[in-house]
Amino acid sequence: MLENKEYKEVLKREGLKNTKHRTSILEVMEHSEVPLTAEEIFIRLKEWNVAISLSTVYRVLETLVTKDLVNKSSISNDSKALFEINRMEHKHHLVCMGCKKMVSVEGCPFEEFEKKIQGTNGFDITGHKLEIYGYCAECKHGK
Amino acid sequence: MLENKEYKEVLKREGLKNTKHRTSILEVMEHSEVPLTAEEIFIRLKEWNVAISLSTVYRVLETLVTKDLVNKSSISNDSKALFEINRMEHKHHLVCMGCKKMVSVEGCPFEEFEKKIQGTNGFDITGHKLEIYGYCAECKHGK
DNA sequence: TTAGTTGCAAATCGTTTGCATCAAG
DNA sequence: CTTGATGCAAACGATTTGCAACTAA
Repeated sequence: MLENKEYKEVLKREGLKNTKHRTSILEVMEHSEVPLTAEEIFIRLKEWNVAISLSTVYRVLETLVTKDLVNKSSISNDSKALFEINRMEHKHHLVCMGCKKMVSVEGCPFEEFEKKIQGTNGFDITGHKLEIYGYCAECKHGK
Repeated sequence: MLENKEYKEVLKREGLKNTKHRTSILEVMEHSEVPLTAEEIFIRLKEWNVAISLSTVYRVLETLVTKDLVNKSSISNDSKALFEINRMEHKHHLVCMGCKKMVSVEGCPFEEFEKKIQGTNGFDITGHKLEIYGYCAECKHGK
């Protein structure tokens, strides 16, 4: 499962050593539709029989974030950070308040709105984050 | 500075005892334009000569959040939680990535967008959160 | 009186770091 | 070889909790 050539180049391009840990972590994220916590990545690596320590997961993720290969975020009122591979596509998520499941949603209503407030207060806008909360089909019925 | 009658009723309505700590915390939040951390609230209380412990601040805030009198949130990649009094008005903020200053912004482009994805994936949407990132006038120049 | 509230210190949780070892270039 | 990457355990910062003392109702 774990043998990807393209990551070797990505890492080299960024001046990072090509280690199994790094490519494996990138693969785990590549295979996930939704952002993952460091611990979830750690667990998936174990399932793939990749021996690694949790602190290395954190260190690799931090490195990848500074290289802009990975995005770090979090959902409100949850203490754990989330990481997702930077696919360079602009996406938002529906977050279920019951099970914390996240679902991608197409589209973004901001291109214009952002321009509208661009310049307001002298602010130089670089980006935004949108989270939509609610209850997924399963959790809705449980309520 | 600290003597508000209306909070006594708010607390009673929610079945909470009326204590000086609770009304004081509500007042601190009432007087702030932007969300505050528990520690910032703690410090302002000290400035107002209200003796309180930090753990009580956390406990009171948690209680107020469950009663929906206060909203808890956080800005991305920052480990501290933010609290603001629930003014029942729908607002979003510009967050400066330099100094973390927050500025309120008028308007919200979502009423329609939210309806558009309402029902998608069986999701029952209850709300959303939008943060707009950038650099404020001062930090922009420092860059 | 009594159920809910508080202070204090210790515990917890996610994350980071120091240091000695190891491996990619 | 040399620099960067890793594991481990200890440190960290924000938040939570156990418990005994207190106080609003």
